[in-house]
Amino acid sequence: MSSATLNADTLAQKLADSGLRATPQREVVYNVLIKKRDHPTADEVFARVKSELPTISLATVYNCLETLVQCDLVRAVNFERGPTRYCPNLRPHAHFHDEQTGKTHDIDLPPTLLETVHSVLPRGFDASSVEIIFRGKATKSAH
Amino acid sequence: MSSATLNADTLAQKLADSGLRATPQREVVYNVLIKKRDHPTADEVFARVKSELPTISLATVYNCLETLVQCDLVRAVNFERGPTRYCPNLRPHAHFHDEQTGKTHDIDLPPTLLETVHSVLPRGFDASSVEIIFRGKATKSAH
DNA sequence: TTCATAGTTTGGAATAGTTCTAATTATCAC
DNA sequence: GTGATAATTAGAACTATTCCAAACTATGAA
Repeated sequence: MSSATLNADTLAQKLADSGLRATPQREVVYNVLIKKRDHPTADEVFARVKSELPTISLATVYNCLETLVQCDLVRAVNFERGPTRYCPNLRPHAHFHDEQTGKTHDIDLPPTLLETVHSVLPRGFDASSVEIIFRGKATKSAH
Repeated sequence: MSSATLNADTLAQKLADSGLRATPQREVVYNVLIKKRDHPTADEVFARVKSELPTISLATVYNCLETLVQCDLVRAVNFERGPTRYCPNLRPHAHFHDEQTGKTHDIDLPPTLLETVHSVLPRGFDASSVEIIFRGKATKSAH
C-alpha cells in the first residue's frame, strides 16, 4: 500500500468518523500539506492545489483546511500577525520560527517535556493542549 | 512616588533609550495597559484611551502599541486568528487561554522552566525567545 | 525668541486575510 | 433514479491592520 493510499485511507476514515465526506478537494488539500510540510498559508495551499484542481476556489481551500483541523488531521498555527499556517505533523512538537528566513521548523519534543510544562499550571487551570513557539535563528546546519 | 509616576518615569526612560519621545498618547496607552491587564486588543485599548484623550485616532493607538513593543515595555500576543492582544507583563510567563470565556490568564513560570524548554532544541537552533500557550478551561477557583 | 528639522499624530484610503451568502453541484441512502 | 443532505463555488462583505500625506509639535541651534 502506497503512502498516498495510506494517507487517503486515513483521511477518509477520519472524515467518516466525523460524519463528513471524502471529497476530491479535501483529499488534494490534505495531500498538498503532507507532500511539502513547510507550514503553508491558505493562499499557498490554494496555489499548490490549483495545479491538480484548477477550478477549486479559495473559499473551498479555507473550508477544507477548517475541516481537516476539526478532524484533528492538521493543526492551524498562528504565531504572529499574518495568515494562519497549516501543519500536518500530529506528533507532539514545538515550532521554531526563524526570524531571518521566516521559515518555520518542527521541533520534536521528548515525551516528558509536555508533562513538565503542564506541571507549572496552578490549581484551577485545566489545559487540554499546550503550544510552544521558539523564535530565533537557525544555522545552516539545522537544514 | 506614586505608581503612576513610576510608570511614567519608566516609560519616559525606556523611550528615551530608543531615541523616542514620551508623548501624552504613548503615556495614556501605556497606562491603560498597566491599569487593566486583561490582554486587550488595539480596539479595546482605543476605547479605553478615548475617555482620557477623546481625539486620539486608532492609527495612533496602533503606532503607540507598536512603539511600546519595540521598547520592550509590552508584549504583543497572537495565539489565534483574530486581533493581536497586548500584555504589559514583562516577567517570564506563559499564557492560558480559557476556551469557554475567551479570557487569557498569565501563568508565572519557575525560573528553570524556560531553560528546560530551551534544552530540547537540537544543535543549530538558537532561540532568542520562547512562548508557551495553554488552552483549556479554568475553574472559578482560578479567579 | 525664532527658525529649521525631525518626530508624531491624524483621518482616511488601501490592503490582507478570512468569513459569509446564495446559488449550484455532487453524493449518499433509499 | 429520486430526494435529502452535504459540499463547492464566486463574489461580496467584513475585520484587522498598515499606509499615506498633511498638519502639528517638540527640540536644539543660532
